This record gives sequence, structure tokens and C-alpha cells, in this order.
Amino acid sequence: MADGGAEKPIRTAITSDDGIDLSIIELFFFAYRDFTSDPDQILADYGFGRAHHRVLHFVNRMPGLTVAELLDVLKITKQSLARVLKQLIDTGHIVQVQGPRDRRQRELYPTAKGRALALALARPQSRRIHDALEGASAGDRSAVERFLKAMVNPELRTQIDNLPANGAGKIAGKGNGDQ
Amino acid sequence: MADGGAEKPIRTAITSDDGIDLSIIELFFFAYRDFTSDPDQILADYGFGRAHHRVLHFVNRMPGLTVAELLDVLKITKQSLARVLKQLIDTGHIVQVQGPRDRRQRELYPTAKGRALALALARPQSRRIHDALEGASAGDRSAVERFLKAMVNPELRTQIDNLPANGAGKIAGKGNGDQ
DNA sequence: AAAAATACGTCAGCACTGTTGACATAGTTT
DNA sequence: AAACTATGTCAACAGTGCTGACGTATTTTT
Repeated sequence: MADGGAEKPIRTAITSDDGIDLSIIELFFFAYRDFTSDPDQILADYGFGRAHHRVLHFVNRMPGLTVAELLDVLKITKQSLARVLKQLIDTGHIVQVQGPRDRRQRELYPTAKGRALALALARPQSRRIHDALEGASAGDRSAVERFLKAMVNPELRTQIDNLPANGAGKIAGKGNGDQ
Repeated sequence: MADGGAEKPIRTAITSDDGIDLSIIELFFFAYRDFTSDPDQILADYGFGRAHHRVLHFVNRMPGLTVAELLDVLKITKQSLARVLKQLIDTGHIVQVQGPRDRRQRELYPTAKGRALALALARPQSRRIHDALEGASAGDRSAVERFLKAMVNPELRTQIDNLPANGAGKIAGKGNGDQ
């Protein structure tokens, strides 16, 4: 700034009086930080990070999805995905299968190993959620779900609805035909 | 893996039947991603990132806190903090004041510029929350707050309670004496 | 059949944010 | 005086995101 160095310190705190919903902003930050800390610890043992977790999770949730579809869910570039996906394939957590209709496509599937890791990562998160909802009524739970869903950009809510057993039965156009 | 390359693909999706609370896990991921995207766009104009946002936010929420206290809130190393804090000081968003009792300490305060930016960053987040809670009852809102708080590690809940106008009046031991 | 578009992979370089480890300097406590 | 504490800083590294560019296989369009 170099304005003589005399910027006056403001000694009062921002409060809810400023018209900002500070409590939920801060709660959301702390909650998400701790929510991700559980899997982070497990991932460290594998030399993986959060990006691996997300890829593994959605491949397990939507087996057979293509690279392009995965990019669309994660909203990252293919170069970002390439690094982590390659590692997951090299370590035998995910396999690629050439697309039956369009042979340019690569369908992504978890292996038994990949399924096991995905579940191991989801377990502590699910437990934390379960504990957090202890004593909550069905209405409370529903309020939490509605809130979280409403926090998502409207264009993306469709994606969420298309996940299996989240309201939709199966993913359209994909034969989830049990191995 | 090099086991002959024949890891069998699993073609079934993980579902709630696996005993995992998938809907909230996924909702939380998407919700947080979009929640942070609003300020991210503003920050880009300043050449700042999410780390700057967090520092700025808590300095505005707890003016006069020391470097050590800030590290304790953010749970990062001082080397990580140093980089972003230096930038915020150099750009005139934050000022340091030598601690009155212990002159080794640096109390951190926002400037008018820093306060303005903090509010500009909080505004879209607050609006998103407000919109997400549209049509929600007081009980719904309370359920959401209780849930988020319960998601935080128990040891850290005290920190949250000590933020001004989140249940506590003032920060213990700090004279928030209005400039 | 040739041309254009698509799906994917990859190389190279960069930015942001987190980590360890080591060391320096002031100021406080013992 | 010695030990401890609060802060700053240098250096190196990891993880994950980005852009830009280019190559190859395959499908679609002309």
C-alpha cells in the first residue's frame, strides 16, 4: 500500500448485525473441514489425496461412466483428472473398459479393491453423519437434506437426482446389470 | 498392479444398502463446492485464494487476535499462514499491532479496506444460505445449525461458541473496545 | 471416400496451498 | 545468565487445480 504505513486498525468484530449469516458460514467451514479429515487420514496411507477419493467415490457410485461424464460431475479439467485416474488404474482400484457402442469411450469400473477402499473411506463419514443426527427427528433430517440440496447450484441438482438410490432408480441409458 | 491385468470390473453401484449415508455425503460435497465458488470468483480479481479469505474472515471476526491464536483456529502451519498473511498486510487489508502486554505478540486487525473485502466475500455466501433457507421454519434452521455443529470435532466446538454473537458476548480476555 | 468433429491421452509449465525442517531475532520467564 | 516463547523466514517438496498444445483412434458429416 505504501501510503505512509498508517492504515488504522478496526477494533470491532463483524457480527450478525452486518446482515450476514455468520453462524452458518462458519459452521459450514468447520463442519466440512472435519468431515473430510476422516478419509484424508486413510488416504495418506495409500499416498492418495482428496482428488483420488472423489474419483473413486463416483466411479463406485456410477460404475461404467465415461471419462467425459466423470469430468462433468467433478467439474475439473481432463488434465487434472488424468493424473489421479492413472494412479488409481495403476494401483488396480479402477479398470477401464472400451465403450460398447462408441469405442472411443472408456467406461470406468471399480475393482474389488477399489470398492473396498471406497467403502472404507465412506464409512467414517457416514458414521460422523449418523452421530451428528443422533436425536434428530425425521423432519430434522429432511430439513438438513433440503438445505444442503438448496445450497447446490440449480443446474447441478439434476446430477444429484440421477445418482442411484437417491431418488432415481438407475442411471438412464446404463445397464446396471449386476456382474 | 501387474497381476496379469485382469482385475474384474464391478458393475453394480454402491447404494444406501451398503449401510452408508450416501445422500448426505454427496450433498455435502456438492453444497460446499458451490458455497465456496462465490467468493472464489471475487478473490481471483485480487490474485487471492481461499486461504486469504479464511485469514481475512477470522481477523474480521476476532480483531486483535494474535498469530498463534489464528493458527489455532485455522489449523495450519505458520509457514502456510506467513505467505498469505504477508500479502494481506502488504496490500493494506490487515495491520499488525504490537501486543500491549507481551510485545512479542502481533495483534491482527482489519483495515477499512480489509473489512470491506471481508463483507463483500461474505455477502454472496450469506445470500446463498438465505435463499437455501427460504420456506424453512425456525425449527428447520435450528436443525441445520445443530447438524452442522455436531459435524465438527467436539474439541473445536468451544472455539465456535467463542466467536462474537454466536452465543458468546465477547471474546474472553480481549477488550473489544470499539475504536 | 475425404473432411470434420469427438473422446481420450499426454507433455509442459504454472499457481495456490498445504507440509517439514532448520534457523534467526526479540522479548519474557525462570 | 539461561531457557523458553512468539514470530518471521529460507528452502524444499507434495497435492491438485489451471491453460495451451499436440497426437491418435474413432465416429459423424459432407
